Amino acid sequence: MAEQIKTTARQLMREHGTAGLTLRGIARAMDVTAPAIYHYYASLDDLITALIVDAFNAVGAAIEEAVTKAAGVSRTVQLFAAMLAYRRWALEHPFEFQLIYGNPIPGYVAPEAITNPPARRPFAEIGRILLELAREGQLDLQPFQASVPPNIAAHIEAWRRESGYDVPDAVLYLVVSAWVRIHGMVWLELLGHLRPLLGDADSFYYQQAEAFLSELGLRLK
Amino acid sequence: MAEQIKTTARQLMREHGTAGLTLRGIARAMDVTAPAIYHYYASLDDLITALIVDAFNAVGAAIEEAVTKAAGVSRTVQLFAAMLAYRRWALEHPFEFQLIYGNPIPGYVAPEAITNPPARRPFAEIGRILLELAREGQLDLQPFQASVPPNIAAHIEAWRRESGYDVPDAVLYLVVSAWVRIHGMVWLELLGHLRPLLGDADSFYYQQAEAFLSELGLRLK
DNA sequence: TGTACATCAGTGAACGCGCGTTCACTGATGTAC
DNA sequence: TGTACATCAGTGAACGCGCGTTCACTGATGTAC
Repeated sequence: MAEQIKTTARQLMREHGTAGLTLRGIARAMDVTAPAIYHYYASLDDLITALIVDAFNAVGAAIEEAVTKAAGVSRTVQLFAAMLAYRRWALEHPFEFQLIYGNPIPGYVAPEAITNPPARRPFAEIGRILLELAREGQLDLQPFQASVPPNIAAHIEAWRRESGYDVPDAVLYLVVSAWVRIHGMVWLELLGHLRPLLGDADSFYYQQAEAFLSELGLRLK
Repeated sequence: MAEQIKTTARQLMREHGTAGLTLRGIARAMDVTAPAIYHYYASLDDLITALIVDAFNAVGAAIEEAVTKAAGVSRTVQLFAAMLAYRRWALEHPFEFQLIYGNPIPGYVAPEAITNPPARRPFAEIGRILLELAREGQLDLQPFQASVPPNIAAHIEAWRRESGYDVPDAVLYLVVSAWVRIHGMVWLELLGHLRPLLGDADSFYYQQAEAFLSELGLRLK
């Protein structure tokens, strides 16, 4: 069962990190010989790719779900929920998170055609919320539009044409701004660099996320 | 020569990532047999520890040097320079950066007593600048002091007693805030996640760093 | 209902490889008399 | 100046290990007549 192989692989990563991803290790854990795996995946790299795609989709789904749950409250709360969901997923799946955002696996190169679309889901979702906020007049994109450096604006223009996504510069720029801020906290927390300094990373995270929202002129309550 | 072993190790990391760190590989690259390395390091883990300490010291030194260079200009520029130096060092030494801030190396556990002091250098330096800014009246710590969540303040209090560093809550809090923001950008840029979206990460980084300064009420010019 | 056959998940042995670490050793260098 | 010795960086063989991948195969299951 291809699905069970992936489950076992994730289990092994939980114990030995991303380096614990070995065909033989998985086979051993499944009480099966290593060649048996080849009936389901052509190679270890194929299996890794499948795990990466799953992981990207899982972050995306987690964010989308959190946003849906907050649908009744307010758009700003949706945005906040999306930011929290990113962190929560990372903390709940630390090794899958390392798999997609951490050190590259030696010798493995991701087939970007397969790997890119699911990787974009989280941004698409956050971008969508920002767009709605702007459309509803809660978020004024104007000042951010003005602060996008010209060379980046040019790149975004090219990216827009190539990718088919049609979002204003300011939205993409804000998505990336949100991402780097969220990601910095999550990554450092995940590897244990934050807790010794702060003790409680939760309230730090909330506060930082809220600070970001208020830079956008959004209020949670 | 112990120093040459480390140099070779760094060279190999540049080619094969942190996973390229193998005793035999280093020996091979040095045209020497593997056991010869044991005259200089008791084990591979010891060598890794030495590399980690070096790397932390190098980031620290890079930041301190950048700050010193900007001494004549202004404290704010010094802070800005420190943030840029972190990124520059990371981009110039991507694998050493991964070594200290990336996925843990399987099977390796850092001896924290050895590894922690150099790891603190960058924060100490940034904290020092913030303190000076506050002392000179350019930075008002009051509002930030108020925004430190109480449970974090309690933790910092304990940390202060234990570590001997005597800094106000707000300073430590701001140091960590700066760090997560810088780090998020650097890490994502390093692994190639930013460039496809933005094209030019330079101006993004400058802008974000400057935005952080202005949240502190500091102006570059 | 019973036989012949195809399918195919999984086996077991083998391939060549690289790894960290140990061990007894060699052989050049420098020091002491 | 010449000899005996100690030091010690580096060698070569070996240990036990794990890895991805290949190959011909077994043996249970299901299908067709």
